[in-house]
Amino acid sequence: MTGMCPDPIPRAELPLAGQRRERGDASANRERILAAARELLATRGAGETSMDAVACAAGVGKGTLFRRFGDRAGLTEALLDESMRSFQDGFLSGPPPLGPGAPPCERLEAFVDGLLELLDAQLDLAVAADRAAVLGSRMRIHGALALHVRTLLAELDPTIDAEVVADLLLGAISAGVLHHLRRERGRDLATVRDGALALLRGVSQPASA
Amino acid sequence: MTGMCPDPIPRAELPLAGQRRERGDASANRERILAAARELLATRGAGETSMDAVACAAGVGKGTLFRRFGDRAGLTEALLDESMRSFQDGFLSGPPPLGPGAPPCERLEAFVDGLLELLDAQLDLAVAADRAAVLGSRMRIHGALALHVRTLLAELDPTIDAEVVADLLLGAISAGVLHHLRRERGRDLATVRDGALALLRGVSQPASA
DNA sequence: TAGCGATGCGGACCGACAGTCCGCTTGTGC
DNA sequence: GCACAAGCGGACTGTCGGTCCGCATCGCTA
Repeated sequence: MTGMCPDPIPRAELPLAGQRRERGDASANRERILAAARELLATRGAGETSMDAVACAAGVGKGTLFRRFGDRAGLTEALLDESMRSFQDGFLSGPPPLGPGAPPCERLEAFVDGLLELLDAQLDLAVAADRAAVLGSRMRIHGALALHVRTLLAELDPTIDAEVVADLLLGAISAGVLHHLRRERGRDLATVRDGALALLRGVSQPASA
Repeated sequence: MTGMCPDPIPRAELPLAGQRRERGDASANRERILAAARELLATRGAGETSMDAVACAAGVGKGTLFRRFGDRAGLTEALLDESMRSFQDGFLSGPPPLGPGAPPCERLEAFVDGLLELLDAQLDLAVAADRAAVLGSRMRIHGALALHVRTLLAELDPTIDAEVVADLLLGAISAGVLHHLRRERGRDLATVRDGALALLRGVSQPASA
């Protein structure tokens, strides 16, 4: 079932599709931009980092920045891409309990655990990506995650509406909520995880009714 | 327990505190601004409505707009205020099952139900308010809701971390998620409510372990 | 009713920022 | 070494949130 989508997260980059090859200086610049953006995003906060600042810190012109990544959302997306892809590899084809092989219930718990860790490790970035992703577009990453959760939920309990519950669950485990709990409430990650797993109980233990 | 906070949502307005009284023209303008904002927000979408447009549509200058509401977040907050206050009255002192008197489990379900309806009835506005509320500030409304959920959860199951779970739950039942499910996925409100209640099962039925 | 201070108004103005454009530079294949 | 495409940079534009301050209006008092 999960095999049906070998790469549900397409490359997070611009039209570049189907061209000769990337020029040497171009790829160097891309790295510089990504590094600078990551740095700025971590240092200052999310909404405190302008595209100008990124370009400047990377030592390139704004034209280069926008040529590469299209817009703000494209940039943050590209930044998340690497870790997201490896997480995706993990739940699509890695070892259990995250990957195939374990029962859906355990896979779901491992997924929640992994996602929380992923978000927490780059919270500001994740928040920025969330805010930049305009409603109704740029849902590539969310889509891949939701598809997986939906699949597991459906296996777990065919009576619930897996699509709806998957989106609700991902809403609970979102960058914004995690940011609030960690940075403003000062809770530690394990506490949040316990809470999330408690929430999961409702759907992972097929209705006792 | 709920009696300890007769009005956890303070007036959503500016310093105006402790002054003679509001001048007649001022209050008329305030109404005009709120009406215009509500109208524009419903017609065009969330992020498609500039403050200039609101001022213009209301037939007042920008100065008047900002004097009243401080900033964009203040305006959306004021718009949500009325319905939020009545919802709050409902769960603080209204009739069961939403108000005091019913068992926590049922109150929680009624709360989820009511909140979903409230958000759905003014989705664009709620989304706008969410986006405008900068991280770490303007959490007045969220705070009041979270406090209530936290209280109910604590009564329901003292072993869980009520604060964390309350925030997770409110993250799941947020304007953004609801907007996605309703407008992009086309699910109807009842379906979403069923999903939310399914999610609730995990915490409303004290651990079977 | 006239006068007068306080309250509120309006819209010109400002700074910041996302995103575009185009002439120039530089890398690459021949 | 040449030619040309690919890529670069940063000036430029349009928009928007928010501020400021001189002027109008309100409503109280006499």
